[in-house]
Amino acid sequence: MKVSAQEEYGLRCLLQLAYLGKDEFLTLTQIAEREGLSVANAGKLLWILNKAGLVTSIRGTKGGYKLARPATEIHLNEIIKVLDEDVLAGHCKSYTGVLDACVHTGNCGIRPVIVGLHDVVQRALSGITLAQLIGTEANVETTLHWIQGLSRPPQAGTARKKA
Amino acid sequence: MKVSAQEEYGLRCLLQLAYLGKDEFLTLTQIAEREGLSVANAGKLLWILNKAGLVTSIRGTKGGYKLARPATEIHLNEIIKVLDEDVLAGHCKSYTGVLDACVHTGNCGIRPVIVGLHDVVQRALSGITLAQLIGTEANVETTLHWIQGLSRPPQAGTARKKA
DNA sequence: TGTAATCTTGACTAAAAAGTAATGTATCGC
DNA sequence: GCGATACATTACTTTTTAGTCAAGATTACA
Repeated sequence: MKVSAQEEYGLRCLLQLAYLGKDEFLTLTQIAEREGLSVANAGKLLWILNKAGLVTSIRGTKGGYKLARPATEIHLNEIIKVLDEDVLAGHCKSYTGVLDACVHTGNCGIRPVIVGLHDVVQRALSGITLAQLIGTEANVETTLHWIQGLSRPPQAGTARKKA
Repeated sequence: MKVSAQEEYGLRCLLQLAYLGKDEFLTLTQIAEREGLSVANAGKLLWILNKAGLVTSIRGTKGGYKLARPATEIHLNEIIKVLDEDVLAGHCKSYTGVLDACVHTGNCGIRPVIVGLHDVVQRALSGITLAQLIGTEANVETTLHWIQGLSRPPQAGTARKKA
């Protein structure tokens, strides 16, 4: 259960665009530089994001990328879904061992876990917008108040004034 | 954000062992057959699980594997952690782009999301034991009542007698 | 004691994901 | 129009993950 490179970097590129003012753009080169990526790699990521309608691109001199919608209206679940190619749909089709279909097809004890887990993650991500990730790490942490209360705040329960 | 092959198959092998009665064993060949895996692949997975202390092995004729503890005392978060090699710890170290360290080291807007997400998943998994995954898919689904209420039951909110 | 069954382990191979390169297309400014 | 700049797209290479193979070690039982 890990966040893939594509998810991580794609999200980071979007966040760079979220920092822009209205009518501002960033070129691929600028995005790549700010995220420590190669221009080629950033290009591929932005292409995916563009195809999915999350960013708008302008070609030619003076061109660049910006968000297709305000950062307050882009939720992380949508972003992850795009960068992930709907992983849940392919799960049972992928993990078939040496056979053509999973032996548990139709009656699988762990499928409810996979589905439920995916749902939990989606739910947490759908409560967060790109706009909420702008700012310092400490501020973002506070803003998220630990993802809709699904996760505990660091101090709850063990809170002490000075430890 | 996807469940890897190692997590999926490892969990499935453990679940096979959870079905055993006391003092029963399964050989690699049996496990492989029941899960549609090659014997070699099952061997590697069980080796990992054995190293981690989740299963006990007996060598020689009449040998095989069984759970090291009762299925009621093995929680999924422990299993996933073993099959995953603690993915959270390596996250920021892995995704550094073309640089030696992530440009956001020390102040990262998305790190709280990664950490929070991991925590949400861990929390959901820690509420489920192997024993709860025994039975038909429908029964398991009911038993989990959608992972500690973190996820909605299928009928809640839209429930109707006949639709 | 010997042999067949079974787990153990590390090296090897194959498949998938990640990342790069190269070629093409659009736009701007002269 | 022409060249410079920047996005678009596909093919290719590298790296990581997944999976296989083969030789070794342990045990039961005749």
